[in-house]
Amino acid sequence: MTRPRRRDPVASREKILQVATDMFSQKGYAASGVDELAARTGIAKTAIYYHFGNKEGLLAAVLEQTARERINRIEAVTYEVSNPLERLDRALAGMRALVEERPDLLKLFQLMALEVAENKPEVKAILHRIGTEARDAIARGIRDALATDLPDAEGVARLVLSVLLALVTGRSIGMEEVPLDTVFAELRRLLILLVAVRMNPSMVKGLEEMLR
Amino acid sequence: MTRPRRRDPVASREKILQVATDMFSQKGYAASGVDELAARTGIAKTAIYYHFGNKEGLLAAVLEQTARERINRIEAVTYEVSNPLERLDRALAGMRALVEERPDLLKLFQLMALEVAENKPEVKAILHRIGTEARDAIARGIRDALATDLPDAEGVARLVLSVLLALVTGRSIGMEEVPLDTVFAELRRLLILLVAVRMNPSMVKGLEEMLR
DNA sequence: GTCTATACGGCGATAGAC
DNA sequence: GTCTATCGCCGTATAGAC
Repeated sequence: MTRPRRRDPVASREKILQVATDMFSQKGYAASGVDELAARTGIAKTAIYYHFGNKEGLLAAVLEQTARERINRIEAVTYEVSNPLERLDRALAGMRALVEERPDLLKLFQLMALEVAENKPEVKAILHRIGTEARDAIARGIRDALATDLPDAEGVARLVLSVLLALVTGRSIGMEEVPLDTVFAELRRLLILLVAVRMNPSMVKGLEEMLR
Repeated sequence: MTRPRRRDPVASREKILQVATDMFSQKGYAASGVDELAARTGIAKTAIYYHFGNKEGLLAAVLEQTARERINRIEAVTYEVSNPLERLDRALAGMRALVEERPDLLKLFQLMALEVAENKPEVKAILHRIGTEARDAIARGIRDALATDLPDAEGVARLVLSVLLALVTGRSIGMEEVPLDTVFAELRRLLILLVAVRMNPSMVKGLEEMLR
C-alpha cells in the first residue's frame, strides 16, 4: 500500500471511470451523485473535478472509453475464420458475449441516449458517433462474412442492434424469460433470411401469395 | 376562470399527470422535480402530494394511465377489416401512428424501465405488466390477422416491439435518418417473412445452402 | 382539496492548503 | 494531484391554516 496522499493519477482515473460506469448504468445520470462516487472510490470529490472538469465531462469520458474498448474487441474476434456461415457465427458469438458479460454497457448507452442526450448536445454527439460506429461495424461484419456487396447491410445491422438493446431493456423489467440460446438462434435465422431476401428480393412477393 | 383556490380536483389530477408525463419522458425520473411540476401546472406542491402520495406514486399513475389508454386504442383499430394482409396493414398503421404522434410515450416506458425499474420493485412490476400486455396484444393481432394458429407469434411480437423501441432511441441520438415509410415497409416485409418461416420451417435450411 | 410555510438533507461546484 | 472545508441551491416531504 502507498501513503494515503499522492496516489497514482492514472490508477485514480481508471478507478473513477470504472465506478462511475457502474453508477450511471445502474441508476442513471441524474441520480448518480459525485459525493457517492467519491465515497465509493475513496477518492476526494475535488480530485474527480480535477480529472474531468465537471459531471458531464465525466460522463463523456465514461462513454468514450467503454465504447472504443468494446467495438475494438468485437471487431477483433470476427475476422479469424473464412467460411461465410462460420464468420457469421463468430460475429454472433461476439455479440452474445457482450450481452452476457457486460449487459451494463448496453444498458448504459441506451439509458444515456434516453435520459441525457436530448438535453446535452455534447453527449448526444458522442452517442451519435458511437451508435454509427457500432452499426457500421456490424454492417461491415455482415458484408465481410458473406464476401458480397450486400445492399443495405446497414438496415440489417440496425435490426440486429435493435434486438440486442431490447434484450437489455426487457431484462430490466423482468421479461427476459426466453433463454439466450433461443434468442441468438432466432437472430441467426433472421439474419440469414434478411440476407437472402436482399440477394433475391422477388422472394417476398411469392410469400405474400401464401398468406392470401 | 374560477377563483384561485378550490379548483376542480379531477382537472387538477389530469393536468398533473399530463405535465408529469412530459417531464419524465423528457428528462427522466430523477431530474424531474416536484417543484418544477408545481410551477408548470400552477398547482401547489402539497396538492400533488395529496393526490399521489409521493413521487413514486405519481410515476406509477403516469405509467398506468398512459399505457392503458394507448393499448386500448391500438387494439380498437385493428379489428375493423377481415382480409389478412389488410389487417396486418391496419395493425402496422396503428403502430406507426403511435411512433409519429406519441413517441414520448415509447420513450417514457423505455426510459423508466432502464432508469427506475431496477431500483423500485413496484415500478418494475407495473412495467412488466405493461410490457407483457403490449407484446400479447401484438401477438394476438398477428394471430387474428392471419386467422391461423401461428406458433410463437409472441416471438414475432417481441421483434416488432424491439424495432419500435429502437426507433425512438435512435431518434434521441439523431440517428433516425431512415424515413418512417421505409422503416415500416421493411417491418412489414419482415413480418411476412417471419410468419412464412414459422408456417414452413424447412425454408431456412434451403436458404443456408444459398450462402455457401 | 388546496394553500403557505418550513424542515432538512444532498446536490454540483469552488477556494486554498499542502 | 489530492486534500479539508464550505457555499448556495434545490430536492422530497410534512404541519397546520382555511
